[in-house]
Amino acid sequence: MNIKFLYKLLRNLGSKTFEKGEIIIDEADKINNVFYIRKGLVRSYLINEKGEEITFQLFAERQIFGNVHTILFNEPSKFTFETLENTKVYFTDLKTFQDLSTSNSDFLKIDNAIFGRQILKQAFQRIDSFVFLSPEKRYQQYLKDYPNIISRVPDKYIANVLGVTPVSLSRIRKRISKKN
Amino acid sequence: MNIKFLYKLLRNLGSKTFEKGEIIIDEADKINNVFYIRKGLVRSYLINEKGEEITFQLFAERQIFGNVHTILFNEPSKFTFETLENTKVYFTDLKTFQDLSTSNSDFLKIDNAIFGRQILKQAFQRIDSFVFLSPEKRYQQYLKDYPNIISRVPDKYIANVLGVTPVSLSRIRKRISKKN
DNA sequence: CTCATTTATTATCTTTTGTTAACGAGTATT
DNA sequence: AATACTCGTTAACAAAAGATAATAAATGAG
Repeated sequence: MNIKFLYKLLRNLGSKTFEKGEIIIDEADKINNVFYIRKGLVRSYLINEKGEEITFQLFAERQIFGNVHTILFNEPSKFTFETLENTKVYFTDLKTFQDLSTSNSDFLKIDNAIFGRQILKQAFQRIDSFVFLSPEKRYQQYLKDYPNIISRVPDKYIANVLGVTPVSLSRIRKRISKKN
Repeated sequence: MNIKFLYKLLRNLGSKTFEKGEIIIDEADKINNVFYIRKGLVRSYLINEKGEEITFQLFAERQIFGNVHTILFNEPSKFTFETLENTKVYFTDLKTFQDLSTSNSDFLKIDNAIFGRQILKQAFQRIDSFVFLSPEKRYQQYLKDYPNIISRVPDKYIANVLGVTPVSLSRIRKRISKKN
């Protein structure tokens, strides 16, 4: 990859720092930005019909996130993205990204590489874990895949991400610790 | 979208017909093709450590599928793709697709539109269904989203896709029918 | 059509999960 | 320091799911 394009990419990136507890993208926002987490922790969640907050995903250092509903479908965001720690992100918006991509095939590669790949890879891994793994195994895989996240967030968020209740996750943890 | 590009796209598409029960992509193949189902039914599956076939996904008319592991990561396919009916597909490979995309921004749009979008959309919908829905609701949503599939495949495949056992799916069906 | 195979259902039993509520530990607030 | 909150754990019970096996229904092959 050409160094010139790296510079061009960097010139087109913004950076921003959020305090713990700030909202980066609110539900119903139509924000096209693509974010890269330099430092910090972000969770996406929604409020279900019972009024409960359900955490959909957690993002930490070196992860990319964005409002998929707007980026892909031009619809308002289904999730709220909130920082759980003071967080520094780099960001650009999809338009810039695409302009760079179309004018330059190296950028297309970056686009595909960063964008499609990481997000699709995570998505497929996650579906895998639901189809092939029991909740217990799923938790253990999450521990392995995201060791930098689990110790920094409440278990109830993890429970949501794994598709189980917090009470059930607590029991899973107990079962696992008994085995060791 | 320009009609010229449509012609160009069509010239770069192959078409092929498979008998019921044929393998389109075998596990460990490194096939880059992107397939569009004109008519028929395809399932992807793998054989787990217990020797059981686990169905990962089902595809029918107007759906796109491909070997994500090779396309995105240049790794051998994790799944086998097998036809469950006589099936006609259109296909191209990613290289052709990307050549078209880079030389022409309309193609890029098609690329993004067809490729990223449909696959990512399906992936996210599916994760949603695991995080937010009970197995019973998940089954009902699958019925709604893929009415053209359920009546054409054995329930045990659907069970795998939904992440439950065939026995459990049978009970779910009974519970639902009792309520009506 | 008949027989063999596959698939779906049902039953039984065990395990896990959901739900709700209670409790205690730890934080935060005032 | 006292109070209120949040969070994780535990308990108790009901509901659901997994495992296994038996049976019924459907499908396919000859």
